[in-house]
Amino acid sequence: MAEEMTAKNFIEREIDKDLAEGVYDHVHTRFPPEPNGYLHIGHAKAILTNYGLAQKYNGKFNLRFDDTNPMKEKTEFVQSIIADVKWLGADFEDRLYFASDYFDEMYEKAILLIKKGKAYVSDLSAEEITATRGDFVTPGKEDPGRNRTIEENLDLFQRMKNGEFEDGSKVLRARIDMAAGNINMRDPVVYRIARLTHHNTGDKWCIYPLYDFAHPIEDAIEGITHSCCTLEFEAHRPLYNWFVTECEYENPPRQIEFAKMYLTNVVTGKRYIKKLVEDGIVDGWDDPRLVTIAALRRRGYTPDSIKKFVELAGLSKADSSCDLDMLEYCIRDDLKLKAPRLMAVLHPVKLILDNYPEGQTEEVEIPLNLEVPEMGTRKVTFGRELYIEQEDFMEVPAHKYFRMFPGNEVRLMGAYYAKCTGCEKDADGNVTVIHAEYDPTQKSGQETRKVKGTIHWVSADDCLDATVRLYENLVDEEKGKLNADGTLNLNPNSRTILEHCKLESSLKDAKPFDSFQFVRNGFFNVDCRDSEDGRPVFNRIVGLKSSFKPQA
RNA sequence: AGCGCCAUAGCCAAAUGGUAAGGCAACGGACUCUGACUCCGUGAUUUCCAGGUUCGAACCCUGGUGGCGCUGCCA
Repeated sequence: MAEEMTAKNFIEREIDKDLAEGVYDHVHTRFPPEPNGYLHIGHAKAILTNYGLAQKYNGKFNLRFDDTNPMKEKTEFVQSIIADVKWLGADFEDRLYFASDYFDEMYEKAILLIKKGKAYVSDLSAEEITATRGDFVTPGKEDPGRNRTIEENLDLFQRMKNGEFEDGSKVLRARIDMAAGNINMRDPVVYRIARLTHHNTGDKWCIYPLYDFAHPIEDAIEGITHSCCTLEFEAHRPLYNWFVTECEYENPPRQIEFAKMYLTNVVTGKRYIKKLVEDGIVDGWDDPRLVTIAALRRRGYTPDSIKKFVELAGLSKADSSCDLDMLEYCIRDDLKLKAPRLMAVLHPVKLILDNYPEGQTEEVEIPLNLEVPEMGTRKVTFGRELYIEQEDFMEVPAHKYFRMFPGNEVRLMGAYYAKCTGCEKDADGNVTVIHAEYDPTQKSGQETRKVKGTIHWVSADDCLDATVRLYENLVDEEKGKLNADGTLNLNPNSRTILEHCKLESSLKDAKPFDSFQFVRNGFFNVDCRDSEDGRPVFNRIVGLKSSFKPQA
């Protein structure tokens, strides 16, 4: 019941006002994607914003496919979008709708407009309509069809529907104002002729409504109160209101626009992501370097972390771009209480405890998560030969370095103290083996003296070989996100880096999608898609921050 | 050029006429069987600029400047 007293965002203030003035007595929102691609982090903001508003005001939330243009739409995308919305936790219950299910009502409303003298059939070609629309400073020219009688328009429109005319030969236009400063109001096209098979209605229709006409009707039919969308539809709001009024809907919905979600130096935007996929620069829609919902899920991001991110980023009408740091903070914050901690050595080097009996091993018990004791413990094999992280040894220690170096004693996490006695090197000077002596009197939990450093390790006799996948940013940080011509400046180093690592054997039961914190190496999850030759593949979800900065 | 929207710290973002919240990032420091986490501390004499109204302006007005959107039979 600890209700946080967070400041209301501007949409909530609008809703409060509507409720107070009695414009609406409830709240009903929707997420209306066109099924023409996969959802990404930007859609997550739209989904969670609309869903969140419904929740806050005890209202309802619909998922509706805005499938009025069969040219671009596919059933494949319908399925993935439903899965993504559900995964994010935006519960639309049984309210899954398709705009195409409203085609009959839309057709009736078009007839109503014609009867009111508010719509007419045009014989102009697409080029002619463009040419006569005028531009920012020139008013448009009136369409000859504008003066047709209602009877003529009714007849022509019905014949359009009946398939008597060729694709593109006629359209239905709303009769508004060819001189409007807002170009969207210059007699927009409402229906086009297109003989295309629709994924939902098949070949029933050869005329299809356009967004500006269809969307307000869809909202009105579903009883939507607040139709929240992104800023690029702002100039369409007068049209939205015009249609909802002229189509004579009672208690019509109202549109409110908010700024899109952008991430700095990350490829957002359907068409750019699509291009990366099509050009083969990434492996697919769920390539973990992408920020599609599918990619984030595969990468190991949780729905809670994305929800937190959307809330943290806030809502406004100002164009903005969030630092990726904020998203990463959210997943770290979420996972730190959910993910068990395990030891993994990404860049192994052997450590031999010369005074530990050969052939002997023992088990040590280590908590799975220090902050969540209820998570329990796991048993890890300890022995004479271990692997430790290359960076946890320095032959000549840096300033304030308190890991392993000759003469220094460190804690082997969960086991004993060990004092470094030296190392072996190959001809090139690379450290191949580190030697140390352990102190059997200083077992974890029984120590009588303190030591400054703790390092992680895995047993050379009982560990798992695995592959981990690290990622580098796809986009060049120096040059920014996009060029003026819409091309991408790809980071020349952008790639997936596969590394061989050693994991403690208690990880052998890991299942796809499981997330872990690899001590000091960050959070990883088991990849749901590919495990090469039976060995697990881990994706790095996010790294940890380190305040250790060795000075020269 | 016309219409519309926007401008608060490196990045998000509150404050909506009463004297600039919070988060991320950064930087100090404490703590730590993860150099993680946590905890403490450090930031705007000022809200794009210039005027105006007002006892009082980030908020209202005027004029600039800068950014974004709109001239699909896409959504």
